[in-house]
Amino acid sequence: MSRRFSDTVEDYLKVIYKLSAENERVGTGQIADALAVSPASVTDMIQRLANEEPAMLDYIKHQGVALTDEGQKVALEILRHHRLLELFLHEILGYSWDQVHAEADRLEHVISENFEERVAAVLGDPQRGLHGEPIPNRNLEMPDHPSSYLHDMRPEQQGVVHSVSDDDPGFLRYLEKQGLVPGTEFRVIDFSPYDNNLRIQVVGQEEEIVLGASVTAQVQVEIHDEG
Amino acid sequence: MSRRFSDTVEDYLKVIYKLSAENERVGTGQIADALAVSPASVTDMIQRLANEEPAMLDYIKHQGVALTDEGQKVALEILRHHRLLELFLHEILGYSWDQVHAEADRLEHVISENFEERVAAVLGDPQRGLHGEPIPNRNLEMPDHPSSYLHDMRPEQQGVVHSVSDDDPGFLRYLEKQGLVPGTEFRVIDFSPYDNNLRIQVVGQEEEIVLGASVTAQVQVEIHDEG
DNA sequence: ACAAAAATTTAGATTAGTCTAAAATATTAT
DNA sequence: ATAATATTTTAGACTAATCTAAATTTTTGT
Repeated sequence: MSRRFSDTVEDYLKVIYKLSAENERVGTGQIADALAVSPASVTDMIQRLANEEPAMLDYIKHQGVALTDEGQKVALEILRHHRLLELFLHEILGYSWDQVHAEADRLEHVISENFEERVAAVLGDPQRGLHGEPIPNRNLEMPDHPSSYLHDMRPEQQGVVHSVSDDDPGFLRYLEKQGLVPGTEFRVIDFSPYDNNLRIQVVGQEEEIVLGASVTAQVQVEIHDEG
Repeated sequence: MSRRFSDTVEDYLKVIYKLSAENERVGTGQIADALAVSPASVTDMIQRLANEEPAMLDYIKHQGVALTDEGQKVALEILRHHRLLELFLHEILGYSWDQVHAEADRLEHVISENFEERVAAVLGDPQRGLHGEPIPNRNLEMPDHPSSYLHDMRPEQQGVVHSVSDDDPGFLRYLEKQGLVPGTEFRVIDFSPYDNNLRIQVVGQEEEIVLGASVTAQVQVEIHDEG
């Protein structure tokens, strides 16, 4: 029965949730970049969201914001919508994995609880999205998931691709061509400290591939225990 | 490649399209009632839409508006979205016919051309909606359809239910219980001029049913040739 | 430690969509 | 035909979300 928020407010809360994975508190500038609005607009909005009753954000002037429990609930609801919709668009309507994001980004704000439940049922209550992301369950609890990035792995380490960023169609088509989809196992061969390039070998593929930091920073991995 | 309009503008154009079926020009007050906004707001909006380039409306002060070809295109696009979505929600997600309208009313504004095409394909390019309404084709041409209402039929006439209003769940559940779904054949038994009640008999049903004007005015019919 | 740079906030303005109240115009009824 | 009624338009104001430019605060570098 959660109150209804504007698409804009939902977008702010979603973005703050995602940025919270990196830092405890999220800065005005980070939010402005992520939403492509001016920092002044962000200051305005986060003050409103912090002064609402109930507050969506915990705000300390000049020190950024953190989601309250209420704010996180809204963010997770939208994230659940987004990830269920991406899967739905792929499974039921035949969208390719690079096309689903933009459509889901608009639909996520308008579907009802009823729609959400029916889609979840049709898809068999999935726990992972099209790009490997964990899907919050119907009680808005986020399943456990690895928090490591390919970017931070070093030679000799092995792992499996867990999930990848979903918002850049070109990036997704590139990954697919390289065979780097969620579930893919690989081993790191080489690391180049100057440009942060990684050379990796995908299990079952002859050719090794070299990936720049702009790619490896967008790929979350589960690192296999050593030895 | 049609430009993007706000949900609000799309709603105005859709409502004006529907009201145009009754009268050539549509009045400010009619639109205000249909959208549940004040007449002053309507005046404001229709002046904007008439002064845009290209104009969506043909507006004569104190004499109401008519859609331009451009405006009609937008209205038909939204109507196509709405009717395809209603069918989709029923066929693919299992919504009942009284639940689809509210959901479609929000989704119709945000789905892409791509979504529209895929849904149409999944449904086999339907020409009629869940409630019998004609669906504009992909070139936004409205199929021929009868324009008579059950309300205007008289004893001895026979006909078939063509389509029914989709926006009131209670009304739709009532119709379903009476067996009055699109395709149902019936004969008018009696007309009561004082309250405009009609007594009709559905083909294959023993019991006759009496319907008030608030029902019969919401049921479009194809009247069978006499004799 | 303090000046320079970076980030954030404030101030003031804009646009879309809405409202109420008052004024203007049309319609209807006698 | 004209007064009464109904409808429409204008005027002025509000809210949400945004902007730019200026002011303030924090961080960084030497």
